[in-house]
Amino acid sequence: MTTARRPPTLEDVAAAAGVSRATASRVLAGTGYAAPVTRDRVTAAADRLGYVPNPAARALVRGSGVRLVVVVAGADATVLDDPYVDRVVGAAARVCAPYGLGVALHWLPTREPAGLRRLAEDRSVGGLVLVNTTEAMLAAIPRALRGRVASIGIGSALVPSFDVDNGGGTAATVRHLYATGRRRIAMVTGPHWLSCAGRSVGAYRQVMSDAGLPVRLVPGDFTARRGRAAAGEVLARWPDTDAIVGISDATALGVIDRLRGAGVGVPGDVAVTGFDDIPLAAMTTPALTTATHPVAQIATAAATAALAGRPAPPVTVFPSRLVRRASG
Amino acid sequence: MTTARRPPTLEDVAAAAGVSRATASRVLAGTGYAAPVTRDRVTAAADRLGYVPNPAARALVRGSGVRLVVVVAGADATVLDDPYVDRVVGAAARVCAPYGLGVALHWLPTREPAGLRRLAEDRSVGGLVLVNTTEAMLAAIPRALRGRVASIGIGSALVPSFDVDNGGGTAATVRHLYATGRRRIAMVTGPHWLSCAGRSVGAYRQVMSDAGLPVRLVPGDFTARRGRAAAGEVLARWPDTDAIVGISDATALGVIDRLRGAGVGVPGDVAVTGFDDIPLAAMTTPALTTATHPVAQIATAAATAALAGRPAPPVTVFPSRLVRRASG
DNA sequence: TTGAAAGCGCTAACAG
DNA sequence: CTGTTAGCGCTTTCAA
Repeated sequence: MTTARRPPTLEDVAAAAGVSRATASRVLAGTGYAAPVTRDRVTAAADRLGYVPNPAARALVRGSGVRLVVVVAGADATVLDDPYVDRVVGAAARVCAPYGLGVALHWLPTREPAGLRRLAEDRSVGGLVLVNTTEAMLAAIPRALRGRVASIGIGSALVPSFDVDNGGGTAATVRHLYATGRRRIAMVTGPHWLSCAGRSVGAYRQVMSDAGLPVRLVPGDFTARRGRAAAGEVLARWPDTDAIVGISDATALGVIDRLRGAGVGVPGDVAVTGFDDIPLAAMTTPALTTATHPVAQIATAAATAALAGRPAPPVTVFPSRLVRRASG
Repeated sequence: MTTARRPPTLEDVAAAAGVSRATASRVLAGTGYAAPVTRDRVTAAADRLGYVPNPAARALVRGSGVRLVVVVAGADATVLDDPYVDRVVGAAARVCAPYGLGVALHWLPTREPAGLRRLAEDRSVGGLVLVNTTEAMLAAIPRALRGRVASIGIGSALVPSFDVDNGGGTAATVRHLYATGRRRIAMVTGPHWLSCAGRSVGAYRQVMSDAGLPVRLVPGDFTARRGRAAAGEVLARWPDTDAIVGISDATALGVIDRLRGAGVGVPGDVAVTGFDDIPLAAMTTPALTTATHPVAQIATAAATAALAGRPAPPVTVFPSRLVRRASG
């Protein structure tokens, strides 16, 4: 039985290849000159020894950081409970793995965006991905982080933005409802402080006003629970409503549940639409009409940008496609 | 405008407090002796300077690693697409954050569990959380990792196991179906190579045999898609089936969808149950009867154990509770 | 094209 | 109780 050897270091590889540590480093890090022969010898040695570089050491000397922090703004820590956050973190973790990096998840109290400073001071932070971004957060980004921050939501001159075209998706949805004969269309919105959700509301307003129809808005918060309550309010305030646009699929599902409880037929009496196209949207009864939201794609792009270091395009918009199903 | 000062290091704090770096380290790392006065001076200085320790440097000198790797075994990389994986990663990321650590996500080909070695060689890996664990993986764990690995699924003498009591949850579900008059109960299972899914099947078999009822098994894979197809097979092979137990909620939803397509009433003609109690289970029509699966709790416990370093209890089972709703 | 040497920021003996 | 002294594993000038 072989003695429990410690994992090989660059030193070991260098020795095995008969070169200096510096040379081995150049070859393996792919930086700087190296004679082809040397290069081969080093690579071979590394391979034979099963050498795996230590990202911590590398990060230390380069000051490049060793983890990507996903920062979610919200009133309280329960914002982290949203499955959406898990999807972002999961995608980010996949991006990080090959770099030898990891992902951490932090809640940032909406009221104290300055908490970002602490993260910026942490030399182990290689990049930041902002979720539920607000103007205040953008303003609080220390310039030291320039080029290592990406936002899923609104951005700024210093922070590239990655987001779904929820305005387009919502517009398509509302137009579809109009095209299928609905005229008294209400909407359950997202939290008012979230600008990106505002784009959906804006699109709804626009389409409605273009069609000369009245605007009917009820505040929501992306959850099914709130969707249920909101549906009740819609029913109470505008009993003749014939369609409800949900800001999210969860919202829509809550709406449908409440409607059903009230004996209202979906889509017979009231059409209901969502936004996100979660996997289960196709499985519910009635199957949900909704618009796509490529969360994993967006998170992957944002994480990649935050890690890249070089400037990304200021705004990247991912298209949202209407998915017609049975609910509306 | 202040010049862009670099983040303060331990050296700065020590200087500001008028002590040596070693002393400052002892105080801030909370290890070793320190006079109360000194302690206060150091803490104050650190606070004033906004000192944040560099986890990378700390990990380097301690050899403790800087990230927790979630390893998911599967035939191909698409296993990472399961929302379940995102939930595990999200929970792990929350556990890691306060330690200054991050989470990375890796796919491990089922056929080459030896890939774990590479991860073990990586000094930046602080711990491993295994998902979809197989016996082969357990056997491939290098002893160097002892105490820094946790498994969500089956475990071994060296690897503590964290899992839901899916046997108990499934048994409760099947008994419930029996109690409500169902007698020809089929089950859509998980992949055969996954031992933990086997516990559910075992429980089903047990209850059925105790009741003197015939066993009707169709293989599945946790997905709704496969659930749909499986439901078709059940209908074809045993047309008199009056209940179908799904290995997961997604499976059950697929089953229901297929049944509905075939004009079979749920739960009128056939009762359908799931497992997981995903948030949407309460929102579907009919609302899904299922058993709870505290994924976040389990992942949190596993991640904590993998990071703790000290031995954890070999097996931790999280209870699964039957949730009676409309589908069965 | 390569090697020697100097750290990155921190902790851990070991003296004092 | 505190300071001194060595590094952890890697990259990066600077000479050779």
